[in-house]
Amino acid sequence: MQDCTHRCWRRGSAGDRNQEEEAEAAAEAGNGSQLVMPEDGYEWKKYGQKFIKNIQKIRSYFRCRHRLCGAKKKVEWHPRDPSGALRVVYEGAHQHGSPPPPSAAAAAGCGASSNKYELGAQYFGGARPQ
DNA sequence: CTTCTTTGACCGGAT
DNA sequence: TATCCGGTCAAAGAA
Repeated sequence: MQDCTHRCWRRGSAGDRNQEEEAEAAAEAGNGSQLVMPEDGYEWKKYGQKFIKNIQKIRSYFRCRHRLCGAKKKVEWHPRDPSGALRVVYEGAHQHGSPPPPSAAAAAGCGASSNKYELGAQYFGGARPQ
């Protein structure tokens, strides 16, 4: 029923619309002040973004380019301090027999020339002995 | 034309 | 039981 729709409509996803204009110019100019996602050398596709009330943070959901690959990535950051505390959570492993593309790997380890995303602060919260 | 990003809505599980 | 949260998929628009 529309009950759920109503709730979601108000606090589901419509509440986290905070995307500014394109930072393409900034990215090309070498500006790393905007929010950038930690490039790990793999190709990811964003399939969702939600605001987690429990932690008061924005969580982005990424999936491997290949659908058969069970690799997933979750990035969560503060709505007020995107470059202040970034938490990246990796789930699963790549099975598509295609190691990190040399393009991204080279860009990430050589320089931020063709780098689509810049790496500001990488915090791994999954490093706990569960 | 193809590909990726973004937003909304729905679902399932948990309480 | 109903409600809430987190998580995922789909469609549209833009590049």
